[in-house]
Amino acid sequence: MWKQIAEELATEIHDRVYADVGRLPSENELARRFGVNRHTLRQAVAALAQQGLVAVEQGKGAFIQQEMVDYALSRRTRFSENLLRQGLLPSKQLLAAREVPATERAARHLKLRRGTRVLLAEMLDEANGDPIALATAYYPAARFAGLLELLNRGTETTQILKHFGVADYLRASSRITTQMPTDQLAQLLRQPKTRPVLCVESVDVDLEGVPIKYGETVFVGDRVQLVVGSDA
Amino acid sequence: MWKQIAEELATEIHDRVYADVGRLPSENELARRFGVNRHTLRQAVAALAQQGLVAVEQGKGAFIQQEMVDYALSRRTRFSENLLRQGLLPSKQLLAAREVPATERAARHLKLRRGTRVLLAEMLDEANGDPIALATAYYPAARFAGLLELLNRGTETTQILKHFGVADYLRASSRITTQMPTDQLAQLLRQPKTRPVLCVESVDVDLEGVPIKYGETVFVGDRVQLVVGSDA
DNA sequence: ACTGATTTGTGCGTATGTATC
DNA sequence: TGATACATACGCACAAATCAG
Repeated sequence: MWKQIAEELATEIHDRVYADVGRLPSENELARRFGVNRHTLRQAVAALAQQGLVAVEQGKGAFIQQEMVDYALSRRTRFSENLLRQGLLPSKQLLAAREVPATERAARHLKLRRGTRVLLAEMLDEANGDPIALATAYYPAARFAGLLELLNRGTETTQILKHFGVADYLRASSRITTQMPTDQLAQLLRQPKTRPVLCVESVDVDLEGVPIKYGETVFVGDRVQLVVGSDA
Repeated sequence: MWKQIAEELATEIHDRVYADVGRLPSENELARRFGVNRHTLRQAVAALAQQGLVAVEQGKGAFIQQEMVDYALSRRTRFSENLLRQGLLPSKQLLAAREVPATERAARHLKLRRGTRVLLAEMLDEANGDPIALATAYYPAARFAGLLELLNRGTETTQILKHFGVADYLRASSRITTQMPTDQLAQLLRQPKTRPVLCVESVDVDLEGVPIKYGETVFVGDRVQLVVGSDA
């Protein structure tokens, strides 16, 4: 019962139903609306607080904590710029960096033969310290020998690419799908297993149009909104 | 147990792991891989067949049924063109058409005062007869008086807009999020309640940049892939 | 046209955990 | 606490369809 209510409220928060008021209706109101006892409703709200969706303050109410990150998918998609534009502090954690044979998909998008060596980098992207995405990137090993070393030292991606003679790069294409997270992924992204994630498959190319990076990024569905053509 | 296996296989199918071979590995192989009895695995596969993800044929195997629809989000986003380009037959069902006061969000995106009358049209979009999206569109009532009448007669959207002097229109912006479907929505889209949907909030403008349509579209997450910048 | 290997379909028996009364 | 019913998982065996040689 309370789980259903929590799910429904989570959906409404995600849909920004309470975005303008900034807080949930009172517990009594909500209890009446769902036709349950206030105790039952409190359990639902407690679950939301646990997930970090709301913060309850005694005598005041349950305040919406969700801060939707707008992630712009443009031809010049850059993680840090995207966040700074919204006044969010970007940070990254390098989870893995190693050389592996290319997966079928990575090879196809990088226009390599299957099994060619590629550099794999797995990063946890954060905004104000909260995880927002798990990004897996594949670079052709031949062209970017030594890239992993620089990554380990914490160098900025754009800087690293400049070091390899890539002055600028563009997003050639993005494919967007949705999935339920694996248990492990949900834990990593610090999100409930019952909420979906947004998956983006992307290909970045240099100014000559040669693919330099194939990426698979998984965004926290509840905190991220992908924006295309934000001229508005 | 078998539900977990079904979920995992569904995810893999969605991730196009078996897209090239077109069928699942044999029951014996999968049973070995998951460390379960073949009966248990068969139950998982039966669930997938129930959902329409695979079709099992005796003596042959379990064949992937998923036909991923690539839905291009470009500046000239058109439903029919999008499908025809992939050799799919587009069709639509008009579910609702009425005049209502604008919701807060519709008003904001159409640059109207809150509560202004707008025309609401709800369409079920299909590809080869299978539902792929539920599209809700809002048009300013003042500019498009009589639009609902034309919609009821089954006129093409582009044709209708031409009738109102809109020779061409462009997609100004799209915001992409993900959600779990409500029971009702899942039934309408003929998809399991356990699988997420892709939500797109869009604004179309005429050639002068004036908003003519605000749309909220919900895509079947398992059958649709949104593609941005498909130069590849 | 036949053979043997592979793959799905089916039946029966057994054991276990869970929900209900 | 025990009895009953139900769903689930395992093991084994065999039938039926398919395919390559």
